[in-house]
Amino acid sequence: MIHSFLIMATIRDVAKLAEVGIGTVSRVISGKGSVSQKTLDKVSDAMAALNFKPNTSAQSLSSKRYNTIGLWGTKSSGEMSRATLTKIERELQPFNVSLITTDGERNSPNQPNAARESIDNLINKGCDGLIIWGSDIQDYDVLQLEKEFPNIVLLNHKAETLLEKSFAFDHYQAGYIAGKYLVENGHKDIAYITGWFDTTDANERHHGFLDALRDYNISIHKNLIYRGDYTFRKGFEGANYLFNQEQSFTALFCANDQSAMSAISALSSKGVNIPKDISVLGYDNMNIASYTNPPLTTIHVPDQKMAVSAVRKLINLCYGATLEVDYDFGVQLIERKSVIRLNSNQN
Amino acid sequence: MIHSFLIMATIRDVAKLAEVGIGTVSRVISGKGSVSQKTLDKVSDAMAALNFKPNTSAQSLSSKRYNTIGLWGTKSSGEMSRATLTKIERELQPFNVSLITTDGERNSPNQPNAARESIDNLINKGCDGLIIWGSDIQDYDVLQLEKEFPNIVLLNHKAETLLEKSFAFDHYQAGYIAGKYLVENGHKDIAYITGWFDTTDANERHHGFLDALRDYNISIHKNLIYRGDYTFRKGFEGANYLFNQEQSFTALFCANDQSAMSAISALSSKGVNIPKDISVLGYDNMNIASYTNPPLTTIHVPDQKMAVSAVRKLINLCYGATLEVDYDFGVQLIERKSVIRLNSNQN
DNA sequence: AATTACTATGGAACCGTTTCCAATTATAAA
DNA sequence: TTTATAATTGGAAACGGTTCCATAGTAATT
Repeated sequence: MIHSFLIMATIRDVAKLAEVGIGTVSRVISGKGSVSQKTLDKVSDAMAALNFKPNTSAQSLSSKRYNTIGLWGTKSSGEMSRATLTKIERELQPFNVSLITTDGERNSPNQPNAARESIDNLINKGCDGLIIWGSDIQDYDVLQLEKEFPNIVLLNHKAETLLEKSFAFDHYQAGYIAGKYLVENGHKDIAYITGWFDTTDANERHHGFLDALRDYNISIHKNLIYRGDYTFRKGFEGANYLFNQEQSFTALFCANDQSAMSAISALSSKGVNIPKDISVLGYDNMNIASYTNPPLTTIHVPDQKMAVSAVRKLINLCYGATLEVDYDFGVQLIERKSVIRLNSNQN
Repeated sequence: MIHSFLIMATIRDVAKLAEVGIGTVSRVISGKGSVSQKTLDKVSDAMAALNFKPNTSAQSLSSKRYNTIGLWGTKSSGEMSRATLTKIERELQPFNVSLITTDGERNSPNQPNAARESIDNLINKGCDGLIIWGSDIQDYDVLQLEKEFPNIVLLNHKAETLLEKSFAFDHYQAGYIAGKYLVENGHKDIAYITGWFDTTDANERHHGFLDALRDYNISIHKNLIYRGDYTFRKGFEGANYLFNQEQSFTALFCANDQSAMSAISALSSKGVNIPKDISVLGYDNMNIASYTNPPLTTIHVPDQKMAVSAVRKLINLCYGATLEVDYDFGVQLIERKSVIRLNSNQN
């Protein structure tokens, strides 16, 4: 098995050795078109003998198929977990397509076309299709893009006129359910560590939560809202900040599990008992959430499920497959041990 | 700015519009060779007018440069964190090269060449170089590969005859230091939740830890060793298992932070006070380790630093750059609050 | 003015596939 | 046996760049 990557056999070498034309070799490579059994054997033998591997650049150049899809997202699209990324790759593998990821740019006053330009760059690297991840792009740009390059799919973003290609979670409703849950469990004095407000997601969740409280006539004291950024650090600092306010509270909603976990740590180390003294509600349902102390009650966000459906749709678009695609990502609140029903004795 | 991705301008279109030869256009694209200012302006204008973007497949085909590097690793190479992956991508970005990741295969009795084959597949997708991640490949295969395809770099694996291309952490020493630290802090009754033993890393750490105990004449009761697998779940279950043994212990070493965190949760919820009753030592130094309750004392594994050095070396190899590369990844134990010195009153 | 040494430039040839069409062979029907 | 139809096959042309060489233009030198 001596071969070098510098001197690779070409389709013509194979053709010569197998004593057939190059068209025939091409046919056996692709498996399309008809080839007699005898010829197929001859060619297969020759390919094996020469350790022939088709050159992908040449294939792409002539066929315009790249066997690659791009994942576009910006820093602020949020962290796509490694697990989700792996899920995507696994969907792609059976089709022999690879994934290129990029850090995209978002529009800014001085660079009003940054998003679109970085998308174009990605496409020009040679992609059959694109996953647009997050809401860091204007609907107008998306629609325009889709006209010129239809093989796209939106992940974590919903465009009303592109529902077939949108895969998003209803963060407003989830936020609402979070608020409702706390209230219905008897909490009136509620604290809140927010996320960072640079995505539509963040804002929807925020308003959903606030609207729920309002609908139940609960108002949240302004000192009990801490502006976080989804990090462990801010969760920790936020909890300490809230703990030091003169307003007391019986429940704390955190915009993600990371903040919730570090908030629990911070509060616990001050001697407060979670959930007896303060209930904590998270958001995301990370793997670790079952293994915190106490196990975290949280909103399940089906990131992987959405991602998988999105890629599948994209595969259907790009390669004419007919994979099953799911558009229904219902909100689910996972009850564990970090939120307690208040005054349960009245029950 | 109306253009379609279906009808893209080619170098010949640009040449025609700018009234120059295609060679000249190629020269302005690459910036190599001499072009007069006047011509350069004409060509630049034409490229802008036609929204010209060079076709990467054609470029690769004719130049044999792919602007892509591959990351090969198997499921059992461990989870490469998203953060590390992002670091790698950021190193690549200035050189305009993208990253392809794959799930590689490892050798097995029925597929004795699986590793090498999956590597070859990756190379054949068009890579200028390769990061070989983890120890899931025999040294013999690595050396052979390197002869045929020299642009490789080993991450988390050390090949003695390929030190220049090896970027690895000394897990044996780190394990040893972990053991030593517990002993020197007065712990004699030590429990241990292991990792999963399918990598060299895991074994080295294991033996380092055990050797340290042995060197200090501490023996670890067999009931106090729980075979884990790095997951939260096993950390949790392991801690409960150990807690139920009749042998008591004052310190617990966990082969990674995830197990350590869930072990702490499990023990805490049984009413044991960490670290007063039981000290817990982790391994990895995840981001969250500062924000657990108590903050986790752990071994810092410089994953990102190693990854960055590895890519840089690879960039140097592939593209003749001269980036600075670091080979020194010293073991560091981060003291936080989860390990206590025993009998500190005697101090 | 003639010679020399660069700088600029055009374009054929090539990279390794796919695609398409014409040509050949095999098979079935008449 | 002849004819119609379908299955195979070969290879030129095309995909869109880079490379290289021959040629033309320019400036400096003698």
